[in-house]
Amino acid sequence: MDERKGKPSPGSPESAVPRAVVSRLSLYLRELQHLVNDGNATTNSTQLGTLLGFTDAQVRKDLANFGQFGYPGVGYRCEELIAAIKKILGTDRFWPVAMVGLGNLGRALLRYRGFGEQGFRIAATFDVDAEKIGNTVEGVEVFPLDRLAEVVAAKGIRLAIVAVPAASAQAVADSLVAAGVEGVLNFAPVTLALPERVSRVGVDLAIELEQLSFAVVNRPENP
Amino acid sequence: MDERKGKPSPGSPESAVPRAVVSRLSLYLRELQHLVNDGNATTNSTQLGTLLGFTDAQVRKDLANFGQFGYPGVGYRCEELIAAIKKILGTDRFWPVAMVGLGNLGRALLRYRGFGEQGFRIAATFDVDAEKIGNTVEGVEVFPLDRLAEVVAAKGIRLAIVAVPAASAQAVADSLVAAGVEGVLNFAPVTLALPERVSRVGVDLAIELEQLSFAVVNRPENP
DNA sequence: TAGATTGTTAATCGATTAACAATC
DNA sequence: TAGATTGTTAATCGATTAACAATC
Repeated sequence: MDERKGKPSPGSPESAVPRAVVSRLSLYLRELQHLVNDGNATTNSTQLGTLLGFTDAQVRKDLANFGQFGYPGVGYRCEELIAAIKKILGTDRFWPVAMVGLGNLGRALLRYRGFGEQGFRIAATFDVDAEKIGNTVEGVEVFPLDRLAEVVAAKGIRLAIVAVPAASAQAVADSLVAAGVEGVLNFAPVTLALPERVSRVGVDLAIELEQLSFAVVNRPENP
Repeated sequence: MDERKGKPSPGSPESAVPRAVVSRLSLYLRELQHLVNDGNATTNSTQLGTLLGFTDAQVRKDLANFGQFGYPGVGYRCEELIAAIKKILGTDRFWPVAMVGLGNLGRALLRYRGFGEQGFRIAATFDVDAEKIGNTVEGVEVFPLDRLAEVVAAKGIRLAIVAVPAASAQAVADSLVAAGVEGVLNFAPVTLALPERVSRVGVDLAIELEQLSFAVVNRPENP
């Protein structure tokens, strides 16, 4: 496989790729995977842009942040670009993930197949409910919260999902940080205060619907 | 209640409030609700900004898109600002929502209490599984997909949640559009093609984890 | 009044788009 | 070669921040 040219290594001085770019990178990856499934060997910035609603210039510019992946006159080889983006995103390996909270949402996420397809595996779950502790859900063991640090260390876990009620989310997050977790995906409807060295992504399901209702109510022709 | 000054009505010519602003508006609302729960009657742009990691100027600027809600020298009255933001977001009313797909995720979302707290109620669910159709889940009736248009009209549904497998998401979305739905919250890992008049919000759970793994791998000091 | 904080204008910063020489 | 498409530079556009007069 032909190694293409790279950029100033991302862990260096002025890296700082905008958040929005990284988020589009994931969309490119998803689209490329669909294209491969549909039997396409190559694509180009215009096609990718059209599929996602971006300009072709934006697609090229985004990728240019990380190196040179295309072939002038040809476009991008799908498999090759997939591999490159996975490497950039860090999903060219498997990530064991901790799941805290086994309510409805936690259990649903535990069963979600999409994580595995993209390089994540829920390696341990944690709950406070004595009924659940010690059991196995979907083949994954349920631990008490006070074994967090121990299990995180033993399993090499660096990422965690928080799916507990709002009232306990900050306390859980504090424990995760203390246990050495480096990134938290939070589904509780609160803004978690985390040290700067810990990455944070929040998904608030009600807020997503609010964005829709805003859009519907404020539709250009819709007083 | 003291009616404060408004802006060029949002359904007018040059409105076009940036998407990012609306998303922060939801965060302000959430934070204000927490502040009220903690017994605060007023807040100010510095406090809101600090809680959410924004500058005070940004908080004021965002709100200024929609009118004048503050009191110089005082700040913002929480309850009043909450009411104002809800009105802007359109959640000063109740939205009946359709839920399509009753797999793990669909059922978990059906049980999620956060929707109700913010003005949404899942009023009908749809699935293809004959086993499920006709039943009631969490007090909500399960209909076959071919009754979409009928039920959507009968219940005055304008928003829908798609929680079906990727392979069927576009077909479901097409049916929703045909049924007259105006906004779609999509959990399937595909980019839905929708007519411009229909609003679209996508949540891809694996992508959220990818954003975390990128952040962890590309941490300034972390080669 | 003095102190605090708003809404808004101007200045800065960053991101998107357009254009095009270089390349296959 | 002619045609297509990249990577990149320059131009445009939009969003964030700083600063401050107006207000309570």
